Amino acid sequence: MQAMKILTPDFFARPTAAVARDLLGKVLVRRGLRARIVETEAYLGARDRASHARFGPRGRSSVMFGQPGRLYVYLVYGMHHCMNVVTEEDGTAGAVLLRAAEGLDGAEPKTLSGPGRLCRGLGVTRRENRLDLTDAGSGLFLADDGFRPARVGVTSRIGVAYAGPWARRRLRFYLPGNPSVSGA
DNA sequence: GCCACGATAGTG
DNA sequence: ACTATCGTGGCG
Repeated sequence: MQAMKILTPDFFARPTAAVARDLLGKVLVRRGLRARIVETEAYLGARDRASHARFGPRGRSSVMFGQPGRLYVYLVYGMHHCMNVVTEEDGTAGAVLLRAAEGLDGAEPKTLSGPGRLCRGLGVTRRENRLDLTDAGSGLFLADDGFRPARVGVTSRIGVAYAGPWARRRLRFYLPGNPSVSGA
């Protein structure tokens, strides 16, 4: 294991699917807690019928159209939070949903499986919406510790059956065999 | 205003 | 498979 290098804006200012794939194995750092990302999903711009950005640069998803490397947090089903990382250049919509991670601080890896449980485990709520993940002083940032996935699994996204043809797009990325990857 | 519906998770 | 629970977006 080598030194942690914080991810900079240029990492996020790229096509969303590439960022989603490259976030696998990166480390979320939250108040000294560390968790390795094992599952992500890419949500594209206005034409992606599964993306909140389909409503345009208004309302809760306006952050998706802004600066790369910001956090987008929203509430689903009235009770669970979901955290996303904003991608693409400022002015272009895109975000990566973080769906699962494993905590690295205990003797055993702590499972944070599913977007709701990941947010719960890290204490992330809408208070953290729009937080700058590229600022180490933010209380939440992303780092590269040198980990490189041997393999990456790709499937369609979870829970977007309503999105017509976009439901079938292969925009979910995960580390095959990792026990913290969410089943459903 | 009002209403339908989730980028989920826990229980039966 | 059922449902808790509430913010958002669509519509009028």
